[in-house]
Order: sequence, then structure tokens, then C-alpha cells
Amino acid sequence: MGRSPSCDGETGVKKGPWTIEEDKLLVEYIKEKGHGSWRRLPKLAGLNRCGKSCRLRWTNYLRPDIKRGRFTDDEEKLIIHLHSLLGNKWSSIATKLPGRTDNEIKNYWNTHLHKKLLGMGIDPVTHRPRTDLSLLAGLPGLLAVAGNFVDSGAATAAWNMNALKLQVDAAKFQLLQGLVRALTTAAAPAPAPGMDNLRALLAVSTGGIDQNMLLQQCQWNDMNNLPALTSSAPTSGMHNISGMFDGFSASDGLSSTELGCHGGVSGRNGTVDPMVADDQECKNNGGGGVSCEETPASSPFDGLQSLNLIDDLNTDGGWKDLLEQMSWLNSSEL
DNA sequence: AATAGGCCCAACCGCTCTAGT
DNA sequence: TACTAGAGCGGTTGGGCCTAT
Repeated sequence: MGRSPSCDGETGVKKGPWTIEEDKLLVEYIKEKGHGSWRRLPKLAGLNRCGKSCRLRWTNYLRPDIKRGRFTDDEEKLIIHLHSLLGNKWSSIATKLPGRTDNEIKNYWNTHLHKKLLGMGIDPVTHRPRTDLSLLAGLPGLLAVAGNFVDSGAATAAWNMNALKLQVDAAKFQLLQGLVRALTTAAAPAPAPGMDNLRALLAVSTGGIDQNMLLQQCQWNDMNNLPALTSSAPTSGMHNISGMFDGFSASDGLSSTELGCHGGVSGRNGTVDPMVADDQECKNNGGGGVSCEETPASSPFDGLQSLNLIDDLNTDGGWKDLLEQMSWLNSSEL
């Protein structure tokens, strides 16, 4: 199977931007004789380039059927739709957009569409509404708000930056674990794992437990053996995440010792990030000619409930209102 | 006007796949 | 069946351009 020698072994070949003269030589040669063997082409065409570079220049730039200019709205929608089905199979996507190259589509995705989807609250990898990550991203804010809200007494003073960082890290870890568990559990909703995560957060905030200990207690190593997250990830898993938010209530008491650890899950080796699991699954199936199963982008999505909840919280005073209800923030455990 | 930072995209790199022997 | 050369793919980079300060 060996690696292609490509340009690696060739010394003295020119690299970098193509000149007009080089373009002309390449176009004229291909027009007259076709490209034939890309490896032999440079010599025959009188170019001091490697064949690979010539192929790239031709297919991405010089080909006469290449469409130039901005992507239309229709093209944009088609790319997003195809990406939801095919993932980063740029060449496959390009075959559905006449005149566009895989490189062009890839660049457009990375520079425009990726951000656009994020801005719309859609995960560009899974094409699902973002819930977990926005929650994680919101944690520092949550803690800051909490710090400000718990009057200006000793509790606030105790929350120095290092402690905050530790809390955020620990909470992220807990939330990730809960999230992975939720996504890999096809059974009925887990009992409010979100509250368990918060309990862990508060337990750490007392300073009595460090992260290593937390990791051990939660058997984080077992997380390396996660079951495969297939494209048919159970919607009930998302429902579990919804349950996390349902767990935020005024009446919830907190125990500093209950960490919400349920041990690991057996099955898969590899990634612990469920957000990239589908993509990884594709890659693991093996490169180029592989067709990935369609992701259920258009399937009913129970997690929308959670998304709405996050949106509500992100509106003015949302988090503060929530925290006001969480009387436990004033508890001695802080 | 100068400069820093961000954006964009052409081109490169390294890997896998496929076809030929 | 095993091996190799060549082709193709996806990820990444670097430098030019644009914009904000």
C-alpha cells in the first residue's frame, strides 16, 4: 500500500503560487494532449513542478468548467444539506455542485458556513441544535453570576480565580461524563444527572476534593471503553439531557459527597467526545470511497426542549432568575 | 498613515485507495 | 496474493488582502 512518493522525492521542483506562464503551459498542454499521467506531465509540458501540483492547479483553478464567484443561496443550502448527509466528504459534495471544486467547497464551509451554523445555534458537525456545548460554554458565566449573586460576603471572597477554574474544569468533566452517558443510554431518562453534576461542582468548591480524586472516583478510565455512537443515536439520550435541565429546581437539596458517579460504560475504544463520534465513526470505516451512513439530521429531536430552556436562560436575567430559585447557593456548602 | 488582527483561499502535506503487474 | 505506482482525498498552512484602531 505504501505512501505515494508524490513530490517528496523530487528535488528542485518549484513550489508556491503559479505564474501566468506556468498556467499557460499547463492549459495548452492539457488542451492539446490531455493530462494523461500526472506524474509524467510536468516534464512533457516543460514545467518545473511535480505532477501532484499540476493536477491540483488544473482541477482547482484552471479547468474550463469551473464556476467562479460567490456561492448562491441555493448552493449554500445544498452544501449544508449534503454535509448533513455526507459529512466532510468534500469530493462527494462537489459532484452535486457543477462547476465547484471540493477545495472551494471545503474552504467555503470552513470560512462561512461553519460559523453561520454556529451562529444559528446548530452544531456544524452533527447538524443538530447545540445543547451540551452551549451549556459548557455558559459555565464560567454561570459561576461568575453565582459569585456576584451570593452577596458580597465570605462565599464570594472565597471564590478566587483558581477556585473558579477548578470548579469549571470539574464541572465540565462531570457534564461531559453525564452527556456521554446520556447519549449512550437508550433506556429511560437517567435521574436528573444535571443535579449530580452540580453537586460535584459544589463539592469541589469546598476545596476538599481535587480533580484527580474526582477522576478516580468516577472511573474516568472506563470512559475509554465507550460504546459506539452510531448515527442512530437514541433520541431518548437527548431526552436525558433535557432531564438535566429539568433537574434544576429550587427544591433540590445538595450533598457535598454525592458525586453522581455511575462508573464507565463498556464497548468502544477511542474518542470520548460524543460530538465528534459520528465523524470518527466515518473515519474509522476507512477513508476515501467509503460512504457514511446518513445522520438523522431531520429526525425528531427531543433535545429542542433543552435548547429552548437554554435560550430562555440566556435572555436578560435568565440565569439570575434561575439562581435566585436555587436557594442552595446560599447554603453553607459554598 | 501605520499597524495589528482577522479573514480568505490557493497550495501543500500526508494519508488511503485503486489498478496494474 | 503481495507489492508498487499513481491518483485522489481531507486537513492544514502561509501569505496576501481587508478592516478596525
